[in-house]
Amino acid sequence: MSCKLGFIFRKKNSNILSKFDPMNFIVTLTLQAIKKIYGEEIPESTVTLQETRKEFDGQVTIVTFPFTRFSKKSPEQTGADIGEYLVANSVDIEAYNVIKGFLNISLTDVFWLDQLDKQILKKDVGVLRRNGRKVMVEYSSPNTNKPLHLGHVRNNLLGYAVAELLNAAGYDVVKTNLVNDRGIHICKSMLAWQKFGNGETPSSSGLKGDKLVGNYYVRFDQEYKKEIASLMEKGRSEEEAKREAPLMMEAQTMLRKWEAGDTDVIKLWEMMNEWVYDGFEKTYKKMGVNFDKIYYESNTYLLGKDIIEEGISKGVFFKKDDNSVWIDLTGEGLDEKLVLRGDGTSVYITQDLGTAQLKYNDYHMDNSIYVVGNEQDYHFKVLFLILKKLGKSWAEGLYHLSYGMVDLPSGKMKSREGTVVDADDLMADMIDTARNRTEELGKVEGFSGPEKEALYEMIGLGALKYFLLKVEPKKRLLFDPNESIDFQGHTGPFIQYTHARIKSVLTKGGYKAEIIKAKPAILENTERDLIKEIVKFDDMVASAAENYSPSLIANYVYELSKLYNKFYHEVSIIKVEDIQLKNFRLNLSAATAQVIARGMKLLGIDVPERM
RNA sequence: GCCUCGGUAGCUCAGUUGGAUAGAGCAACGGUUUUCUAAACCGUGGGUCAGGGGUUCGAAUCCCUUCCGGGGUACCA
Repeated sequence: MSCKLGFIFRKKNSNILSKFDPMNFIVTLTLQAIKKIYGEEIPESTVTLQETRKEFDGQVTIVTFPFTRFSKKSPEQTGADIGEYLVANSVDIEAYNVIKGFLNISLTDVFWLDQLDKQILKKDVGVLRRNGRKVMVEYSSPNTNKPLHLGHVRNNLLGYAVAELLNAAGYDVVKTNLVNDRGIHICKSMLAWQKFGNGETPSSSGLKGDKLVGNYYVRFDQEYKKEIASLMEKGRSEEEAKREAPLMMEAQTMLRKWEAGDTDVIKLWEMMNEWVYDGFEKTYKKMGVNFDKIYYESNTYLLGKDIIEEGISKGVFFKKDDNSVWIDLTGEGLDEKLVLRGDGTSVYITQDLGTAQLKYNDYHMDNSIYVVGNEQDYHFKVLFLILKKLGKSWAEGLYHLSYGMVDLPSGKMKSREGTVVDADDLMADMIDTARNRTEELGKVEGFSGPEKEALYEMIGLGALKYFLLKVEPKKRLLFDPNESIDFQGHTGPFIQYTHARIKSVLTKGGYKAEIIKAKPAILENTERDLIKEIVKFDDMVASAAENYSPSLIANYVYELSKLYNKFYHEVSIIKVEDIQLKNFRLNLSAATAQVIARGMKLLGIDVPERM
């Protein structure tokens, strides 16, 4: 086990300023000890601290193997030497024991109680010092031809949580969404609606706008396939049929008209996009995500040509005979890459180059995070490399937060095969499940109607969000629609339940935030374990932000909840006679609740007062 | 082919400046409630950390290699 102490994750040269490292004095003292005893000066990084494993005495362990090189003694003796020194030179360290190359040290209960006071019983847990830096997080970035699905849900939750984390870690954060609202795929739904829609609108059909438009995208594909089939019957090859199908040719005509600014096409496009935006807005709202700035590709797709010129004049790009523009990245182990078509029109990377510049001009941010699936790893590698070659100083701050696809047991989600897990449906299902479970358990006596609904939503979405966020971003995620997401064990509802449980104890115990002076003489193990965990929180926030990894927070909050439940089970809180002890335990409970709530908030998950 | 990311218990996952006997949850089995919320707690069983080699006092973790899976390698986005 031995989960490492939070601060060990910290990278050097970090931009994130933690308020303090509660264990850092141990490292300092150890360095002193080594200098004194062995006359050796060693870098801080050679002192490894880890949490003491449960089966041994102590809370913090120093690994002493590396010191034997110059101590010229056995690991046991080396540990004992240092242990003696630590106990003698710190009032906070009361004992040590040595097992092989591991020096386990016990900190005093007074120390732990101080830590609790210092770090937790204040308003701003998990809020690190402002670092004066600005970061942009782009996420979601949907196409306007179909509704959001489970893959988008992962993207949205990740992007939102990372933005929250960076904000907590001291950055100024700008959340952006780059909407892909143009192109051939959009024309397909437009055309299908025009041909087969009979004027259907969201209000006439009662359909959510994005769903309605999505239906026509599917319809296009169906009709298109029919045309292909009949052309092939007439003896065309598959490729010819695909190219010559009237629908496809019409869609391409429509795209050209759109680019030419044809009034009717633009009107249709605007109308249908509005429908989609209305739909997306509802989904985003339910999901609890939002943006500070929305970019539309219809406004940015022509950008980037200036950069192409710049690149040519700087000799970074070169032109081929057909006028197409390329960059040679073979020196970097990549390929030659097209950056502008021969006819002068943009490709994906052209507009991304332009958009990157636009974003920078707009915000002058120090860092810019793109939350985009790992299928685009190569694209972003190339994009960033090009910007660096162009000498853009800000290119160093770009980062592709690549995450794994969400797969079904049957493999990839495919809209054509109807295996897509729709975001709205999924959220609604989760809320239903929460409703059923909660009512079965009889947990909502005394709740008003709206309170119940709010609770079901909180739990259902909590389960879903936690399920998606607890997994490390870059790993692919398996989702089985037939197996509902759990509400027990390592889940969002478990953590929410723990929070509600604490709130209930606090209420029944008459807890008031002021009574913080009470302290027991001796801590129970469960109490010390809990304090130890709570004290790590700020460092966990720093690490999670640094690694763009909400899963670190998700797993931390789970660990904390488990420890609380153990504590809750093993000791009485409001029923102890000793008023001091009772108050202390209430404080500890309140502190735990505060960290749970704050940690979950960073993940975009709300926690209830009762459940 | 080449590039890239994964492979840890039956299933889903933790474990990353290399450290002790690799941990949780689910599923299975057994126990805990006249006492602060049992969506909880405690216990049992379950592992060739994909295979092999190397570096090291020490490897799930670093290096090499093989196998398996995902993704990319478009004048699509």
